[in-house]
Amino acid sequence: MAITIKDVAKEAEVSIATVSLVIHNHKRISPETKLKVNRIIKELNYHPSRSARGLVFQKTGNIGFILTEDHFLRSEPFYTRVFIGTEFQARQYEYYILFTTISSTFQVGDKLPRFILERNVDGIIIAGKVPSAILDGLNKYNLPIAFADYYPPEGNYPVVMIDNISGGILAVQHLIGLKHKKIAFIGGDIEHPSIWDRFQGYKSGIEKSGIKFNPDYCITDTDCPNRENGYSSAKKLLEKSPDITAIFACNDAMAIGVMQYLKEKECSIPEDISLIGFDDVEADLSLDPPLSTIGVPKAELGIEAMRLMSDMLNNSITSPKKILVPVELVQRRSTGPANNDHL
Amino acid sequence: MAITIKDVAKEAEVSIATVSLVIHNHKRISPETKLKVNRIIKELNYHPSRSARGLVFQKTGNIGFILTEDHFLRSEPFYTRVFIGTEFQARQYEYYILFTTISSTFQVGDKLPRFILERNVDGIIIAGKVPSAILDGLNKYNLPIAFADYYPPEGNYPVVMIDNISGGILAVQHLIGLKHKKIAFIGGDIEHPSIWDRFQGYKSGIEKSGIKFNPDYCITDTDCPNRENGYSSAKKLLEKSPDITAIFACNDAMAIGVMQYLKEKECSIPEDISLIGFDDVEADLSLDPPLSTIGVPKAELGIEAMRLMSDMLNNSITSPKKILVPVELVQRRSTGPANNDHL
DNA sequence: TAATTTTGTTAAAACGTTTAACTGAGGGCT
DNA sequence: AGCCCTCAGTTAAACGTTTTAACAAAATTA
Repeated sequence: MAITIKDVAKEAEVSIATVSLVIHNHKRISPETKLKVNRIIKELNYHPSRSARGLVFQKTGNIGFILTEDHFLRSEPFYTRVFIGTEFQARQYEYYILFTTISSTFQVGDKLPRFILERNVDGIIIAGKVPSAILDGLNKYNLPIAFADYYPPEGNYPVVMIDNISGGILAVQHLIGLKHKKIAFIGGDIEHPSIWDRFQGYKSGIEKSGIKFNPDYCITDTDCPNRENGYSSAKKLLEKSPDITAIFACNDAMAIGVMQYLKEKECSIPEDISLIGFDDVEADLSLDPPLSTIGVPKAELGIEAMRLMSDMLNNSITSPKKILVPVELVQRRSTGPANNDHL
Repeated sequence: MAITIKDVAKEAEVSIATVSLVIHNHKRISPETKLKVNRIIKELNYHPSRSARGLVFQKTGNIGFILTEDHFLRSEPFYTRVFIGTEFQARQYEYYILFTTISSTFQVGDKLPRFILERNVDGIIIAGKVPSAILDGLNKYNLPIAFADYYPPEGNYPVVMIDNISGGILAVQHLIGLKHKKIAFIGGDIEHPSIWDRFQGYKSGIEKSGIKFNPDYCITDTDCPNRENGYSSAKKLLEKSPDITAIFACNDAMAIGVMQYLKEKECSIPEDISLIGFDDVEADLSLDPPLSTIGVPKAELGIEAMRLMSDMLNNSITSPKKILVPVELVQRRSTGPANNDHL
């Protein structure tokens, strides 16, 4: 049905070997033949079949992209953006992405993604936290693996991370620049490396400015860092420390919950309390007031991960690189000058 | 490197043909052989290679998913959700999705997605409006094509659409149920089939209730139906018809713009004016008040498109089906009882 | 002119799988 | 015994491509 190398060969009155050599720009092909064959190729609109090439080269031209189900299904499209970045960069490198999810309760012995078993990928990009059991499974296939926004506790892999510590520092420095001194931190899932780092950034940011760290200003737990948790944490915080003038929430989802609580308490933002989040999600703009936050380049995470992958595949195998993608302050209207001076 | 059928054959002391026949559950294999081979397969963790199978069957096990760049890049992840649905359903059918974007200014003669040229897909799903030039290109490859949320003006394809007309009716009936009588419609890109249908639903909804259609209550143009357009359309509307008590915006993006304008005018929602959108985007929940809207099952669009594709591939080729996925009223706090009765 | 090198092309094997056609062994029938 | 089945498994060709070794012809050298 489809045009094959045979059709081209017949039409150009040469062997299929010659056609193949022309395609690969082999030196020992006469200019006339090259011209003629190339003409026919264009005429017939011939393109070599992926499957056939895959067989010969033992390369598929595909990269597997793995996400856990709960990351995939959650409404905020953070990892979708990462995927978008990966896909974009893959296209530049002439790769295709095969996407799949795995259960977040993956156990040793569970079935690996089909694209691995069928050898349908040349490498794997993993975005977000995954159960370590899957890594044991993957390692048997010694495919190159790169991580985005997660760093497995064991093993030494190339990885792309958000510069969470700098982000934390940036957030509190912004608040300090507005003369805030009593700055609170709210964070769920505090043991997650990214959130932990934001917390570290918070601490180091305030201490750098000579403000003493006050544990009463910090509400942290290991629950999911979502809106509900933000709401209840804000409640706890204000009951314990009603004197704070600014809140840094570990992500925007929690910040939105905080905002909801503050509104109900008729506490106006930013006049009474300034609020800053982290992530720069879509919803921030629709809030009233729009939420100041730390913007993270989500697509960039995916792009860089794919770059790392490409490096590995063209085995310019240096040691596994770690890349930190920079964050930026996104100043909107939920942060303003402190009014604690006159107290 | 990887385990092949040969390794299994050698280990089981049979020919590779036998192994293959065991895998395909061929009748003429003795139970003992079947058992033995299956044991070895499990032992070696053998899985047939996609590439090799693809060559033989002339099937890749991949489906191409095409989106225009601007649909892909826009911040509201509508089509991303459609993709998610497709991917989910594809996994059920043991397909993989190859994703790509095309330029929204695709011209006849432009290069088609690589997965088509390289015959790396068995079928194509197209989401959202695409330039018709690409269809001319695609048709040469006679691959099965299914559409989601767009219906090309020419040709007869299986397609999945949102039930926009019912959605429009649903929205105005909700408002009418709240005793509203002066109900406005705001819509950009009014010639887009989906938006046009919502407008038709609006008209038929109010006329069904015996309310006369009033063109002064309708602000429509062909600009992009986004927040800015919503803002300016709301302005136009209220300058022309300040007596309206409810607004149905053709989508949530415009509704958010409308809300912004109303707030600036110190017009309270829903006490002074009720507002309902269409789409149920993420941001709706973060608005103050949260936006009532018509919810559309985005993933469902993708799921159904993949179902159609699967039907075509297993050539249970009935005539090209059209599927309408149902919408639902999502009642939040931006709509309330009309207070026009006492005027 | 003969020997050698260079140049351009091709035949054939290989990649991993499927499957139609085939082979032999063991019955069961005349 | 001779014939024909059936059963269980194998051989070999095919899918579309790449690539190496082989080859023929042309060009160069001696």
